[in-house]
Amino acid sequence: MLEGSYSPQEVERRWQRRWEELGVYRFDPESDKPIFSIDTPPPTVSGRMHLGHAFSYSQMDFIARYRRMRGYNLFYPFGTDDNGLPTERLVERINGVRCRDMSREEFVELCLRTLEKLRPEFVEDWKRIGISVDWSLSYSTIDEHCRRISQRSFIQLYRMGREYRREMPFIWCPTCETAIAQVELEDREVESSFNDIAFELEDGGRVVIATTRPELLPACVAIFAHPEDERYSHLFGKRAKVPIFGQTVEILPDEKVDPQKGTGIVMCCTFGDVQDIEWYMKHRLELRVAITKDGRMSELAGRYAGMRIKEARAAIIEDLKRQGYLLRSRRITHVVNVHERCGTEIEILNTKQWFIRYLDMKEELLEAGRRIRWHPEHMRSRYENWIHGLRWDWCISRQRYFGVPFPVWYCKACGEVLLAREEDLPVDPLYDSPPEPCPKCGSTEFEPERDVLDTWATSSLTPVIAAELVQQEEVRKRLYPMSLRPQAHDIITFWLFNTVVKGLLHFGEIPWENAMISGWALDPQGRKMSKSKGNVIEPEYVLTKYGADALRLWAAESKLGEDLPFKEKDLVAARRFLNKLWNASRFALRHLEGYDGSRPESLHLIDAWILSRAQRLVRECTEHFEGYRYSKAKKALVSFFLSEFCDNYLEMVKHRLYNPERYGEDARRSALYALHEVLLTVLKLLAPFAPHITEEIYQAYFAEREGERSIHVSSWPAVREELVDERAERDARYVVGVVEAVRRFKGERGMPLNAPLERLVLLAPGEVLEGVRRALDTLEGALHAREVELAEDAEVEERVVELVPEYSRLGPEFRGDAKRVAEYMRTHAEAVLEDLERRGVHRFTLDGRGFEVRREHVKSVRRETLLRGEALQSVPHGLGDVVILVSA
RNA sequence: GGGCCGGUGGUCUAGGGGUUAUGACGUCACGCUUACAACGUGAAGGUCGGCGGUUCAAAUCCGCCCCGGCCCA
Repeated sequence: MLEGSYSPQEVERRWQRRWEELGVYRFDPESDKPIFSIDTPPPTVSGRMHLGHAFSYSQMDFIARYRRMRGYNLFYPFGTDDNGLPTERLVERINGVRCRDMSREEFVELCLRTLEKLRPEFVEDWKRIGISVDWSLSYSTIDEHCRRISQRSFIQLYRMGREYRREMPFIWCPTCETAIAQVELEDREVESSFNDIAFELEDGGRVVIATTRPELLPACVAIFAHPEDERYSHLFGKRAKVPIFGQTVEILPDEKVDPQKGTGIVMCCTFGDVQDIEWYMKHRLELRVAITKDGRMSELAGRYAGMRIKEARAAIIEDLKRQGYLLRSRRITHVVNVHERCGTEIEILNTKQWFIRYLDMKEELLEAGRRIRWHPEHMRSRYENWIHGLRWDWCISRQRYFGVPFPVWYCKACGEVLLAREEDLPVDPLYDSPPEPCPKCGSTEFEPERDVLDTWATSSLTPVIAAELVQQEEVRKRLYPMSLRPQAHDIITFWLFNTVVKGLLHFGEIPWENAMISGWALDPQGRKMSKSKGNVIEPEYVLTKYGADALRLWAAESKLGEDLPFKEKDLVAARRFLNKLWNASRFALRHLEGYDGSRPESLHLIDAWILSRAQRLVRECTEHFEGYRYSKAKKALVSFFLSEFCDNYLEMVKHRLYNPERYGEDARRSALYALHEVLLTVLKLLAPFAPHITEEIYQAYFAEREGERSIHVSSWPAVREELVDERAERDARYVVGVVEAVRRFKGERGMPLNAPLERLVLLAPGEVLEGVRRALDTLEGALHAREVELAEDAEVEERVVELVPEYSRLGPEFRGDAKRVAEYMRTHAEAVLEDLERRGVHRFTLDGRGFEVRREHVKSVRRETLLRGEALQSVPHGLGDVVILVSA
C-alpha cells in the first residue's frame, strides 16, 4: 500500500530507470499493431535543457503516451543535433579555444571529444522530464548513420539536377566567416547615422546622396534615381566622382528607387543589400569588393584597408567632414540583418557556394503545406508566409569545419565534379579519394571540397534518419510518411520547412500527416527568456523543487501553440493536485485492499452517478486527445477529480465504507466497485500528464489485477455505455445539491461541517423522488443528520420568487416580441406557472395580440418554501426542485 | 509596412451567438471533519481593450481603431 506522503524525487527517478530496464517504450518491429510514428525534434547540445524544451517535449509526450495506450505501436526516437556552427561555438566556449588556433583535424577531434563528454548528461535532462521515447532509437546528426544519409541525399539531389555550385553574391557572416542561409537571419534595430554625402559631377555641380554605410563608398559602382524624379532626370547618363576614393560612376534611372527616402538618389555598391545585387545584375555593373571575408576593409579601400568595418565607417565620416563632403548627419535607428547565432551584421559577398534549387517549387511547397494537418490550424499561415517571402535558393555550404562533409571532389585538370559512390558513404574528401579517375579527362589529381553541409541539410532528413534505424525493410516502408512532427513555432521556417523540401524532393510526398506546433515558455512577466535578460528559469530548479509530473502538468496548462508564462503558483497548484491524488488514492486503496472485484447486486445511486460521470469524462478526454487538445482533457480531468470525485463523491461514500454493519455489505461492495473503477479510470486518463505518480499508484494495486507491467502500456479506458445513467446523474445532482445547501447552511451559522443536524426535511420533486429515497443514507451519513425525511406536500407551501424565461426558445419563436413576452412571464410568474402545471400552456394577450407560452419557455423557477408556515432555507434546482432544511 | 495570435474580477485563465461568464492564485470569514491544514466549506470581487454594425439576443459574428506578442519585409 502507499506510504504516508508522496516524494516525487525518489519515485520519479526510480520509475525512469525501471521503464528503461523493462523496455516499456520500445518500438516493436514484429508487432502488427498500427504504427504511430513521431519525428522527434533533435535538440542541439548547448549546455543544458531549456525550460522551453521541457514545455514542448512534455506536450508531444502527452500525445505519444495517449497513442500508446490507445494501442498503437509507438515509433518515438530521440536524436541530438550535434553538427555545425552551434556546436563549434559551444566547444570554443567550453574549452576556451578558437578554432583558428589549431589545425582543422585537431578542432574536429576536440568537437567530437567534447560532445562525447556532454551528451550523456544533456540527454539525462530529457529523461528527467519523463518523456517516453525509445532510447534505443537514438542518433546524433554527426554520427556515421546520419553522415551516410545526409551525403546520400546530397548525391541524389545532385543527380536530380537540384543542386548547383555557383559564384554569386550571397549572405555572409564576417564573424563566423561562412555563408549562411536566409533563414538564419534575424532583424535587429540598431542606432546608426544617416549621412548626406556630396558627389561632385564631372561637368560641375554636385549631387547629394544619403547613406548609412559610407564605408561602402569604395565599392560604389553607380548612382540611381527614379526615372520620373524631376529633380534628377536631367542627370541620367552623366557621371559623378565618388568622394575620397575618386572613381567616377554613372547616374542611372531605375524604378526601384524610392523618391521619398533620403534625398531620393542612392548609390549602388557591390554589395550593400539585396537591391544592389539586383542592380548589379540588371545593369551589368562592375564588381568592386570593399569588404573582406573576415569583416575588414579590402585593398580597394586604400588607406582604410585592414580596418574593421565600423572603424572604417567612423574614419571615413571624419574625413568626409573635414573635406567638406559631409553635409548632414542624423542619428537614426533602423533595422539591419544579423546572423542569428552571433548577432553580427551580415554582409553580402561574392563567393562560390552550393545551393539546392527550390525557388521554382513554391507552388508545390504550398500545396504540401495544405496536405499536412496542422495543430493548431493557423500555424500553416506562418509556413505559407515564409514561402511567399523566399528570395534565395537554399545555400547548403558552410565554410566551417565541424559538420557533414560534402561527398565531392573536383578534378584538378578539368574541374569536373566527382561524387562518392553511395556504397562508400560516409566519406570525407579530405582523407578519402574518389573511387575512380576523372571520367571526363582521366586525371587522378583531385581537389577535395573543404566546405561542410549546413546543419539543416542533415536535420531536414530526420524522418529518414529515424526510419532507417530500423533494420526491417518492410517496417521502414510503414514509417514514412510519419504520423506526427511535433515542434515549436520558432523553427517552422527552418526545420519544418526544410524537411518538407527534402520530403518532396526525395519521395514526392509530405514527410508527416500531422504537425503539432507548440509555443514557448516565457518568463513570469510574459517575456521571452534569454540569458542576456537574466530571466532564464532552469528546468533543473523546477524538477528538483516540484518534480517532473508537476512540470508536465504546468506544460499541459496552455493550449497547443500558445506561449505560457512560467508562474511559480502554477507549479504549486500542480504539486497540490498531485498530493491530493496521492492522498485520495491512499484512502481508496486502503479500503480496496481485499476487495475481490465482484459487482454489487445493486448499484447505489451515488456510485451509479460517479460511474456515469466517469464515462462522460472518458469520452470527453478521448475526443480532446484525438484533436490534440490535451489542455482541455487535463482541465476536465482535474476538475472532475477535485470537485466531483474528491469533494463530493468521497465524502458521500465514507459512511458506507466505514460502517458496513449499519449500511450493509452490498452497499459497501457497491462503493468499492465504483471506487475501483473510477480511480483506475482517473489514473489512466492522467497517465499521459503525470506518468510517474500514476505508475506508482497503479503498481501498488491495479497492475497485478490487470496483468500489465506498466500503466503506460495498459489500455486507454473505453466508454462503458452500460454505466452511462442519465437518471442517476439527475437524481444525484439533486442529492449533491442538498449536500451543498447544508454545507452553506452550516457555514452561515458557524457550525463545523460534522456538527450533527437534528432534522433534515426534503421536498423532493416527483421525478427524483425514487432516486433520493435510495440515497437517504448518504444524506444522513455525509451530513451527520440524525433524521432525514421526505416532507408531505400538504405540510409545505411554495411561493414563486422568480421565473427565468428560456431565451433560447423565446427568441426564435417570438422574434421581435421576445423581450416583451419574457417581461410578461416574469411579472406574471404565479399565473403562468399555475397554468403550465395544470394545462401545460398559458395564453395571454399583449396590445390585443394573443400569445401562448409552454413549459419549454421556462428556464428555471426559484421558489421560497414554507414548512407549516415557516420560511426555510431552500435551494433552486431547476423547475420545482426544493430542499428544505431544519436546523440542529 | 504585411501576415498571424492575443486583450475576460487584483493576477493568470476557460468559454467563441441564448440574458446568472469558467476555473485557479490572491483577499476575507468559518472550520483540524478516522485520505489530505501541503486541507475543507463559504463569501466578496468583472461596463469580457475601445467605437460602430448585424441580430429578438453579442464576451462570442462583421468593420474600424488602440495595446501586447510572434513571424516576415
